[in-house]
Amino acid sequence: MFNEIKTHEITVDIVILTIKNDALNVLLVKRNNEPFKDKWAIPGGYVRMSENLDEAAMRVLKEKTNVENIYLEQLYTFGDPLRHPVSRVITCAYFALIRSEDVEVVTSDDLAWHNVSELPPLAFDHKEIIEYSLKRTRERLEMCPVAYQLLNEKFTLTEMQKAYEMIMEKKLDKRNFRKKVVTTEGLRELNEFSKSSSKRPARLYTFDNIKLNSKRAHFIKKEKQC
Amino acid sequence: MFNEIKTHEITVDIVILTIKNDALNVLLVKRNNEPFKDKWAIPGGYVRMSENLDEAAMRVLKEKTNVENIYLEQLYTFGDPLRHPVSRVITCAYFALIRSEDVEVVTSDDLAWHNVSELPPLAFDHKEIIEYSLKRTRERLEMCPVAYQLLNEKFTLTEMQKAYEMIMEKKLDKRNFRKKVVTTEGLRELNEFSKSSSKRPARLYTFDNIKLNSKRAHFIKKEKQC
DNA sequence: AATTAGTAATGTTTATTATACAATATATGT
DNA sequence: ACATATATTGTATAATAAACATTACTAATT
Repeated sequence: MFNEIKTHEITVDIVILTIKNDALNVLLVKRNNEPFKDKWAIPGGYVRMSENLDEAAMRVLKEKTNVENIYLEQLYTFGDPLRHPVSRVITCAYFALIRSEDVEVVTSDDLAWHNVSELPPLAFDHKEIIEYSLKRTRERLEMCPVAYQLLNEKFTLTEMQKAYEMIMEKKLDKRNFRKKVVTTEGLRELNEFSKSSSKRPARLYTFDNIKLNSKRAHFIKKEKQC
Repeated sequence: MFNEIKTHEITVDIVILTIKNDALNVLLVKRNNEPFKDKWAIPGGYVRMSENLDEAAMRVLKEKTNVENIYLEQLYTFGDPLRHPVSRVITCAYFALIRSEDVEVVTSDDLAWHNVSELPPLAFDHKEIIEYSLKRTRERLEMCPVAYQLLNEKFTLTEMQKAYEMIMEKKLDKRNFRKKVVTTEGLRELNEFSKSSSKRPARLYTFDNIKLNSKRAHFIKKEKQC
């Protein structure tokens, strides 16, 4: 019984989300060991004795993407005895939202972004973990504009709306979206305009430093679900 | 390094909430071993190899209260290296809402209900865990009438309002509360009345079986916070 | 210089929901 | 019958959400 307790292993796994190619993407690594050799998985690692769970998650995140100081939130702890086919591994899952302009990921055959709606077969219960992270991201967006964590520092309202639509998986009305967005605390209008498009340039906006967990207008209408 | 990993221990700890004496109460056990001998703690136990985290939490809950099939939700996983003064124990915290009429707790010097606003000194980080469970309960209440999990099977609207006020820690308007409550899916008016009071009896209501996570009107106005 | 094309920007009306607020009804005990 | 304590009910106003189409601007083309 005592030995039994001692054989649990605990890991952190991180769903790292960003916007790329007009879609939500998740960073996956290809496993080069059994079990699930050659299957894709979300990045993870063992929790070290000296670090807490947040620190372990941040360490793994930095190892993979070289970013720090981004939105990182504990998601859920998955502990099914059969989730790992060999040993008993309990994983504390996190999810991170990062700006594609901040990422320094050297992608390769073993590390790549995948569109969340076109996922390859995944190791362990990682499909479930990713799906839950998308649900949680939607819930967060209902409360506050976390989407700005995915947008570049300067962005147009159209880009912002697209990010919302991607996450919420529904179309939003442009006028109502803009009406709401301008009442959002922290959003600042810049005297700069987008250049890339060959059509009418759009005004750029930025978010002033928002303390997450600070008072915020809630944003996209909450689904009436429980 | 490999040994290091193997020395984590993982437990579940459960914040068990109920309404007693017109207040929210949490079930605490007095520790009879070091560390924190003679301090109060929330019930918990090691996760067994054969069970998942939910099952471990349900087992601990049943051991302490002899109730099953109640509202039980994973809260958060606490893994600070210093939360346990001796070894490295990561705990997956749950919270449970139970009806006082369903409880069969034999309270004693070592097992007792405590008003959440008058907590004794607690072992480990259990104070933080309880506070977080109260926050989560409020969040749940903003989405759906989980408070009925705390109410007896048949209850008056006044009792329901008091439960809400206790959890939300604010006064609610009686007329607005009732207007809202009657639009709540699942609430059923009974042709029975309370007897205990020596004044005008109040109509009793009940909740028809609600699937949690089913479609529900959200209920108490969400605080505009993030 | 005028035209075209593509995206950006904007306002009003209606419906729904939330809030504020006080008088009447009913059972019990005296 | 009267006093008392609690239960029950409605309306007016404010705030928020939702539905909906046209004009403005710039760059590229002719």
